[in-house]
Amino acid sequence: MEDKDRAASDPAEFAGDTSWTLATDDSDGAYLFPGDRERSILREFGWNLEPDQPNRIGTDDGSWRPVQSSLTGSIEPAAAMSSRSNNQSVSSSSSEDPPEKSTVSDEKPPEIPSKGKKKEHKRIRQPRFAFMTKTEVDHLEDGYRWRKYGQKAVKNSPFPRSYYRCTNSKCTVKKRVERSSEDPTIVITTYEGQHCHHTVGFPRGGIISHEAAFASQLAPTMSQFYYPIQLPRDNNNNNNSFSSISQPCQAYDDAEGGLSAMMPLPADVSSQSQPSTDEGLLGDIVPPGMRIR
DNA sequence: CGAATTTGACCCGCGC
DNA sequence: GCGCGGGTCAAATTCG
Repeated sequence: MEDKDRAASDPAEFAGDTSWTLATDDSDGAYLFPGDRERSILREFGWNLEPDQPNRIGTDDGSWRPVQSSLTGSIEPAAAMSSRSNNQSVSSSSSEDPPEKSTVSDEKPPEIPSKGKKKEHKRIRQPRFAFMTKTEVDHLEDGYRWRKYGQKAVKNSPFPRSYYRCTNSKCTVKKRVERSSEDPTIVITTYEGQHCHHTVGFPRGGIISHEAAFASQLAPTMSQFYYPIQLPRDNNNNNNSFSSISQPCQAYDDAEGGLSAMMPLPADVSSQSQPSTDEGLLGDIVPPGMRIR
């Protein structure tokens, strides 16, 4: 069902104190986090939001308002993906090296998986969050290299969903990209996990720090428009928030720069109805509740 | 020739 | 228990 669309039709509610539901799919139960919750969530991803900054997306009148960036760009080591649960298909050809340290709970030796066997335990989802962008291109450049490992048709949507995995051998970050069935110009990108390495640089603009890159794609979204969608809530956790997040590999070592290198975004939400001129890079961030055309 | 993508099959969780 | 749908695997194919 079109939860996402449904949810996307009421920005006012989002501005309020209620949790903003914007499920990308039935099981995700994705929702936006307009209140304090978002900070903690974002923090899980390494984005620090100063508590007293006026970075609220909603205004009193319920209208959308760009949020001043208050992200610090520092990545807290805490964040990270939960233990790759036992087996969430890690192996595979790709690349994943065992995290140097499995903090937290289990460190399951991902032993071999061959497709057919394994997966003895339930897979634990890593913290995720999604955001929508209005762009012509499906796959936005974010400074990281991704390898597509799957594509699936999505129910109730004419557009397929693509699955990407970070090509870095030590990085377990994944991302899912799909187009809104209601507005094909909107791309919904869902990230899962946190990068543990530097970016390879933007195609235009040279090398930049991993955070800068990531920030370019994510921070602007959150810091200025705040349209991230929190997805998680894994079944094994009663917490209605993220579960314990452990660090998969090395924690980030440089903490600044991220923001300074952030790409400028249109200050006015209304501008989002205009076609992105920078396709290939970040598209225009679209507030879930916004009706584009 | 190695890397990346495509794509059908398989696995798993969830709702009924 | 069964079927559905999302997510992943991995062989085949395509690309650089």
